[in-house]
Amino acid sequence: MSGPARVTHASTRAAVLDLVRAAGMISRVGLVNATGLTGGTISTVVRGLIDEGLVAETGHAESTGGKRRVMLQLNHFARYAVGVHLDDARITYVLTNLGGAVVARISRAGAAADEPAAVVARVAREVDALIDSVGVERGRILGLGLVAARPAEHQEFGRALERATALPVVLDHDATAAAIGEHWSGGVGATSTFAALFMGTGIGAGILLGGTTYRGPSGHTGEIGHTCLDLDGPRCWCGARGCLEVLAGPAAVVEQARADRALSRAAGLVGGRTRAATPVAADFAAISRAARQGNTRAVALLERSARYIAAAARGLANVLDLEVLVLTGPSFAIAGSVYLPVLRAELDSAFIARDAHPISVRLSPSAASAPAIGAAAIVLQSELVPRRQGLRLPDDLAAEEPPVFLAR
Amino acid sequence: MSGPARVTHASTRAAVLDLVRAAGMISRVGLVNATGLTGGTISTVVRGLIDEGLVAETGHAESTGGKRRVMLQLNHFARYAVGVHLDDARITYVLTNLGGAVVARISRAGAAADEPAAVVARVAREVDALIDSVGVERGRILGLGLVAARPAEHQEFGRALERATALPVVLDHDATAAAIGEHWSGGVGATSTFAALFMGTGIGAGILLGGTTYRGPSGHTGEIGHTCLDLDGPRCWCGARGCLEVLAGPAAVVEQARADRALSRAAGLVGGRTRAATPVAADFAAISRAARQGNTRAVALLERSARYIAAAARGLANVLDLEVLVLTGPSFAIAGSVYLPVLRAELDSAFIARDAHPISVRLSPSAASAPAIGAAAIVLQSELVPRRQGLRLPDDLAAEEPPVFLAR
DNA sequence: CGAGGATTCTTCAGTTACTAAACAAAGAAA
DNA sequence: TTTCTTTGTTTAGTAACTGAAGAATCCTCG
Repeated sequence: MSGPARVTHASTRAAVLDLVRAAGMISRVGLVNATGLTGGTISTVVRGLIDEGLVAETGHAESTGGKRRVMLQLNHFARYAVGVHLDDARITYVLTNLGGAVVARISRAGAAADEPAAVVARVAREVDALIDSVGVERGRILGLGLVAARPAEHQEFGRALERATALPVVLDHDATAAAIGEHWSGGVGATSTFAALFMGTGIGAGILLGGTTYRGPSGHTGEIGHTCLDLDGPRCWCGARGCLEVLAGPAAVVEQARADRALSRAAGLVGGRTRAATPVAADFAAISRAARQGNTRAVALLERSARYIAAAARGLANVLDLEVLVLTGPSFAIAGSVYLPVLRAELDSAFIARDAHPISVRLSPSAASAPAIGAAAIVLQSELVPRRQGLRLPDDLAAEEPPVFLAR
Repeated sequence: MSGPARVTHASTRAAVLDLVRAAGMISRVGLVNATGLTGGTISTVVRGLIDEGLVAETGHAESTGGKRRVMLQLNHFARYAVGVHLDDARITYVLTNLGGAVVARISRAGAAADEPAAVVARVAREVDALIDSVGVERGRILGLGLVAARPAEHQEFGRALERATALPVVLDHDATAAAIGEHWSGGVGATSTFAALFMGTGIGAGILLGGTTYRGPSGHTGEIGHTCLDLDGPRCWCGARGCLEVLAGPAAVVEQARADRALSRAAGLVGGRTRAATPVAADFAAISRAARQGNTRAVALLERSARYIAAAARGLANVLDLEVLVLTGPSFAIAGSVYLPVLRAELDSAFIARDAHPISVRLSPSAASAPAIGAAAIVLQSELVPRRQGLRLPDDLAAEEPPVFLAR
């Protein structure tokens, strides 16, 4: 009662390029099977990609009885993209090639309360340094992806950066970027439905449904940090009570640790003594270190946090029928090994669709720079995968119609 | 830094038909504005729809300075569809026209433990009776939508029903159907991102993102009933603790009411005394009645349930950036007036994206038969909105490639 | 070694679904 | 009546595909 699983893509060229990237190496026949297009179409599309220098023939597969397949690969060094992650604490820069592999990476202290114009100049300077450090021609750089927790607040910053760097700038949410980064740099299947659970200072999730980024009508998606886990819990700035972020976010973990004299001393927390720029991040790292070294109080604190996050993650998985869940972001980069088994256990035992398909839970191999890598991946997508012109459907249709009606 | 909001549709014909349906009445120029297509394209597409008898010209709008627009409307009685909702307690049948309006409706007791073959025969007979009751030609009936809480268990039933009724059968989840029904029968914008919160015996949600049904990779979407709201709450059959369904579902409300002697007597609960086929549904109705009549204990019970559901609904809205939330299904049909204000208050005060756009929370005008209406709407969609052939992307690409590789 | 089959890849004519632009029809304003 | 505006249709052209024929390459077996 239902046809074969088919997915409509933005454009054929983009779909083919995406398949070549995802497969690592694939033949034209492989593309025919994967796309459902005819050999003729694949032939011309691939020729175009080769002419543009994006794809290259790299050898032959063994014969299956007739002519050998010519294998195709992404020409990884044909194009580059810059990714910038603006965090309160740090600014992370990466330069990636077409495959999403990091070619250069630098990380600098955040620009907390500095003057905007000065920050733009500084970021532009650091982007230049990043590019110069590997000597990539500027003409081969497709653009700059800029991601932050609240992208809407950085629109003007983005425009200024566009002028300062002479690179096209795209702006996005950091959690969404992290998800796209995981998808682009492989590991997650091309059409998979997955979420990147992102923990920095706050907690969020980037969502890809069937390989397509889900951004929602206003871009405020994946706000899993404000999932309720205790109806009568402590108040959150969002207006609700018992939000995940308040109960189990890094700030909450750090606060709980600081209240524990013994743990504070053992882990060497700074928050109690100094007014450092980023006491939460530093102390969260210290607690994680203590946990790795076997401090039972630190372990208990993190596992308590993990149980809350696991419950929220299960809720997300149940709502979206997720196939993959990736833990990423600075905080999971530090403490992921504590959280991972707790989340796995939760989803193995109580994910509703577990009989229909498995859900793979894993730690990002590049959790700390995932948002920046994702920012670059968004540029790769937006430049190489031009959106096909679809149908514009304005919110208010009725308003465009004349109000008066005369019966015939 | 971002283009105009555009949406790709399955096919132009379908998109135009959908716009005509959603708008109720619209001109060709209105369609041009709404779709972004040119006048020429709209002209030919509309001609095709008129030739098929699906759309009709119904008069003129007032002039805006030149020629008056010819208004188009759906030809509501050109086609029909049957919707069947299989519930443990009841089987609901509807016959709808092209606009999703109910033309005939019957409801019968559920077929709990009867023999499958007998149930198929009975349902086929009742469908015939439904159709005969309004004398619609069978050739104008596009098909039969069959929805249930666990559609996967009814595959064989669906096939048998297809043979018995000689109508094409499509199978789907009841909550998803309810959402599609709300969308199809208007009230919710064409491209809106919304969820239908469905409460029958369990709690689920049907999800439409940007006007497109979200079914997930295995169809287990919107399982909001297993959202965790208490880490150390009571065990649920799903394997977790503190699930919404266990804390606040109709069964939980009824159980709590039965434990209250005074309330049991006042509301006249049957569950304690008899072994009726559907004690939960009947008692939930009794509690709702008592609440409406001012019984403070009944009100308190339902409001407690509502607070839990509101928290879970807020989580869903925060994750998906919802624009609309519709309460539907038998239990909301009975007690929706108690739940609605609680959900509204929760989302007004703590929905993350509330500064970006409002979220409209409302009660379905046809909550009791929403799944059946949605089942019919699915038929209308699947028959009138043929999926465009997209790109097939098999899960396992690598397997199709020959394993051995020879460098050139 | 060479003919024949298998498989891969390209070419080319034809189809579909669009756009752009000219045109025709209908009403408003002067 | 003339002119302008707006609506809707027609037509020629284009992009992106399909289907089928054919060329290229490799394997196998006599």
